[in-house]
Amino acid sequence: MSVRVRFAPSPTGYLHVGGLRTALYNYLFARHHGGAFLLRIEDTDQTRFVEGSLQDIVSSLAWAGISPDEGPEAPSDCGPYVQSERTELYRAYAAELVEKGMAYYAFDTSEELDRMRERQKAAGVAPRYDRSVMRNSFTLGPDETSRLLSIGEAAAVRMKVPVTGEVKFQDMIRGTIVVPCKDVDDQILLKSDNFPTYHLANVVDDHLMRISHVIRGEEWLPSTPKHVLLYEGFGWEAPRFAHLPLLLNTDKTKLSKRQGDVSVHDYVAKGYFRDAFINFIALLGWNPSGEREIYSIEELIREFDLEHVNKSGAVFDLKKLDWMNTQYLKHYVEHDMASLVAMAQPLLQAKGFTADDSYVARVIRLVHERMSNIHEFPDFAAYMFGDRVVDEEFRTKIWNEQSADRLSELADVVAGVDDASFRHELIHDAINAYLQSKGLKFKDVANLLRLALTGRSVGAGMMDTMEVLGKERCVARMRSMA
RNA sequence: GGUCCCAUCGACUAAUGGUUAGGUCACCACCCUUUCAAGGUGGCAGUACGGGUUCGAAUCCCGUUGGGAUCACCA
Repeated sequence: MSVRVRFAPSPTGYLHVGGLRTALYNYLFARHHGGAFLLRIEDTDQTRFVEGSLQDIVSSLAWAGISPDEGPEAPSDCGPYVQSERTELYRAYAAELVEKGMAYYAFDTSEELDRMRERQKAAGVAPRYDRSVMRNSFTLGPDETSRLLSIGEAAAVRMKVPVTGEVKFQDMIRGTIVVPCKDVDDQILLKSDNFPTYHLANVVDDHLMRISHVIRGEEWLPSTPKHVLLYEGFGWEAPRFAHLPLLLNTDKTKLSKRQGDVSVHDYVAKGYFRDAFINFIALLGWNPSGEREIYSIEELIREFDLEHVNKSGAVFDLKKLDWMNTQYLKHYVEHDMASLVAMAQPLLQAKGFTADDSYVARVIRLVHERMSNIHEFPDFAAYMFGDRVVDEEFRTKIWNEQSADRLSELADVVAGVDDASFRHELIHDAINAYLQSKGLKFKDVANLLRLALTGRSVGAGMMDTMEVLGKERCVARMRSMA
């Protein structure tokens, strides 16, 4: 059987990192097995539709490099891939279930259902559809049911769950799961607006789209027995299930907004590298058993398997993400400076700085070890592009009576270095000769130089900074402060 | 509350019956040093608890406790 998996989000908001990880695992699993990865949009609840969310899902996935083999934008023979375009199908299958006696019509209003739940709550029993007292095919009888249907009375189709017995299925991550039928609700399959609920649409589509493995978040575990019952009802072979551990907030609750950023585009906007982010979330809940931390997407595809997916939830820890981003930043400085420059240019322009690519590259190389994210670059290295802004606190701390004279002399020394060889070594030699004649150590003037040249107390090594800054600017900045 | 899932350092995890319980992030110390980083070295820190099974348990079983998810004409 060929591997076919799907990521099936609802267009009810932005793609969040938990969703991205689910998509990633599906994608890695498909690629690892040479199978297909589909994107299906589950938009059967019109009331929750959010404008723009489909675009956000598609663009976030594209940013992550997760490209669907089939989906709304890559149609194939199993389409359409948007559920609202498949409603006829669900109605037909719902009708089939009613015919088979595995589903029935229910005419209850939402007020009646609310009252039922209130009664149950008061009686201290679990809220569940009570087939024997509500208005449905069973209590009304076949004649009244067809009469109500014929006059267009709003009706929902409910699943007829066996009263006894149990539902048993295998989860690839959690093993055998058994739930007594009496604890499974008579789930609505088709709403009275004739749209399917998730449960019906999901099962029908997974079957029709020949999905081999359902890899989804753990929050779906409690409703899986309903799906298993549905497959049995239709006489279909169920796919294999794999329920992923949840991504958690620091307080161990399901990752949510209000405790930090959760949408993928938040992290894109913050400047995290795609590969670093993928690497990070891939390792949240899965580990191939080594001591390695850094994996390229190709390596993830090669190594990925469901056997090494953890059972327990994983806290989304930004600190480790930052560390990982730092690792990738270093890697790019060594192997792909062009991409960094391409990322940095628009950020610089936003600050009003202009510089050619080769200069930007030199500055990135100069300061990168002091950053974990390329978005820090324009602020961190602002003095390399525009005028330096003097940190007055720093100045007050290090300035003394001799500073002006010393700076003036140092400026002369630097001005004396040959233009054509204004390099780290030469600058170092010139300054050192001066210091020796004065009986000083570099330590004695390091802060003064740093203040004059960068205006700040922290930055890259002075010689390297001077080399990149260039003789003219160095001398000018020193003289202007002397 | 019912049902289901889960349980190794603060966080991410390795160890699938035999290890001084390993690695990474964070934290601390030291080294390097021209500030800050980066890098290097070292350190702190964990099998939730109680019973079994076994020569031997983080690992298997039972219970307890704790945490989470879910209980809509939402997905």
